[in-house]
Amino acid sequence: MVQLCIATRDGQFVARYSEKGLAELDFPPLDRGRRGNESQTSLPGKPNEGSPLRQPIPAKIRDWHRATEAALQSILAGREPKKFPPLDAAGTAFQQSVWRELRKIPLGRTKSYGEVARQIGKPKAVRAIGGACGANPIPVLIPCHRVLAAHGKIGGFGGGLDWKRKLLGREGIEFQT
DNA sequence: CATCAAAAACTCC
DNA sequence: GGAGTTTTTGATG
Repeated sequence: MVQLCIATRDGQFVARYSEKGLAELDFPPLDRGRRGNESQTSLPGKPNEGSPLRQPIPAKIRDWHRATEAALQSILAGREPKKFPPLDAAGTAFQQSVWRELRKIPLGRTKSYGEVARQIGKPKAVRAIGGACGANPIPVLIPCHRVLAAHGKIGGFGGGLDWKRKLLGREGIEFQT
């Protein structure tokens, strides 16, 4: 499992890769009220030079990482990425089907928990859908933030509602309070 | 290991 | 406001 960082204007994300693809993506801490990063400033230049970080990054992971970084930056800027890295999100069969469904939501569009529930053939599992979304290890690329509660209500968000509001705003999506 | 109980990013009446 | 559904997770025997 390899871990790499992605610096964006919204902070530093952390991406983790398995042998099969991107496995996890973490939000940087979002402290509201303050603009931009603060103590996050890792020294630019060569990362991890001199630190006990063994095992060089395989070439294929560097490729994936480039794709991840570009895709992430695109979405944060409100543009549909042209390319995605292979995803290797681990989860139950139910969760995988939910995540598959989420990836079909185009940027700038939304879907309700109820709609997702119907589309995976379990119309009454709306509540469980919420759970699956919360378990999503790769936010942003798997657009769990594009799932709203019924009537365009914001619903909840694992990484903090501020992130959800921000992401939706970047995509030009309107929602209720 | 099999079971049970509780909680959850929901919906609908 | 409250009950109904499904899935996951952690405790219990």
